[in-house]
Amino acid sequence: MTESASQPQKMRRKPRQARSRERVNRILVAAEQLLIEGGYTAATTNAIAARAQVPIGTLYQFFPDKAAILYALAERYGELLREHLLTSATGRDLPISLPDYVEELVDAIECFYAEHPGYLAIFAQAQGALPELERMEEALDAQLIEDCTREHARWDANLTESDCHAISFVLVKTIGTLMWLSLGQETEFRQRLVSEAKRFTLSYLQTYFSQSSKNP
Amino acid sequence: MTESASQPQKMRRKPRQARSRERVNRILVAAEQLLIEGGYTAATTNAIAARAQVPIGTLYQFFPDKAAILYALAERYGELLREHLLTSATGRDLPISLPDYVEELVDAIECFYAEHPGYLAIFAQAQGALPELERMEEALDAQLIEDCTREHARWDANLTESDCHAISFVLVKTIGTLMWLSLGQETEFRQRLVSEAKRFTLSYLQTYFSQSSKNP
DNA sequence: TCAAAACATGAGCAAAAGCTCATATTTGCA
DNA sequence: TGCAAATATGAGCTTTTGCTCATGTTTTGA
Repeated sequence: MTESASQPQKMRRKPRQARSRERVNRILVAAEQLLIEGGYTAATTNAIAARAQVPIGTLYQFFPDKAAILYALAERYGELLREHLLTSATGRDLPISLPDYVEELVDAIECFYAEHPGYLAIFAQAQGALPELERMEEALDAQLIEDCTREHARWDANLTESDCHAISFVLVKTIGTLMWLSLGQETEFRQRLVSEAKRFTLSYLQTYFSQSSKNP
Repeated sequence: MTESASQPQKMRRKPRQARSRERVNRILVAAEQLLIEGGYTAATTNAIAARAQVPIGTLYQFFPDKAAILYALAERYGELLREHLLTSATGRDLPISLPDYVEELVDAIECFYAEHPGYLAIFAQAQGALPELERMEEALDAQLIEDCTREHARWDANLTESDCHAISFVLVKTIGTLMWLSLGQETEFRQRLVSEAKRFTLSYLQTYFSQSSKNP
């Protein structure tokens, strides 16, 4: 027990050896899969351990309780999402046109959910039951919204802070939801949803940044 | 056992007397509240019965199992939502301008979620665990989308069926999500989200029905 | 090389969940 | 009013869940 903070205890024992780290990883992957397949109720600790091919005792060497597994998952994917978005759709140096930005943003989000389908499932299950998880989601959203806001300032610095906040909130939530839902659809309709997301994102943003984007 | 169909058994015994119907209603209300407050795990059958001030045995007189309570809730609110939307934002006889339509549509959805906050919570909890519930959600969405599509034909009959489907899908899902999320926000930001939803919806629809709406 | 420290294991415990059923109460009808 | 059919009740059974801990195995470092 080196930590004595009052934060949610993330790990009982930190994995030092490669084998342990691999095992922790398998546990998280198994938890995500079960969460996707059968929701929170199906993701029992015994089922997670079995799927990860790890004895239940080992699972509890790393995680103090079931909630900690979800916390770890959420944190991991939260960081991953932010990194993913920062490297692909935002944070570049050159200016970019609004349509190009929208294109890249939606593609980046779509790509992330395709690779990590459990991401929204985790937070969907949190609904009231895991308050700490809800705080994590809020914190992550706040970061994403801030990242977005920084990007928006490129086209029109006249927006108030609360304008930027509202715009980013709407984008993060609507694109995220649609791309998540698209995962369950057939390929053709799924691609259609991606292009619809681009269309509504662009039209919505254009109501705020009407004629500042320049196309060659 | 009068029914022998293979559908999910909705009720073990149909409530004939007023007292029974009142009790069934209390059970559903209690289930919804618990679902909102603490998610699926908190909505145990014993907790539902206790909250409804009904002995656990009585609960099982009406519902064959826990899932049936969720099915009943979903069906009830599904019908209610459709009715709500048909009477307020759609299905009128006179033509209406696009901005007016958007205004009414978003207000209607916002109003519905404010009155029935558990509606989306039910389906969020279904995630894989209750496959029958997912089928119900799809069926309801299909109806809503059809209702929307009928309305869209008023402004431009040139759209293909798959266009209409995609548009309706996007609207139903994005507005629904935004309004649901707005419930947890503070009053000021919540109103902002309502107005953003209108702006968002109008700009999106205008990309399809660009100059057909006439304002005086 | 060998003891001590670190790590792994899974049978099984305590708590909680879903649900039943024997018994008590109310209702409908003569 | 009396009796059978319908309905109400909640103690408690069964199963499942989260989790522990006594015992066995591997790694470390002198």
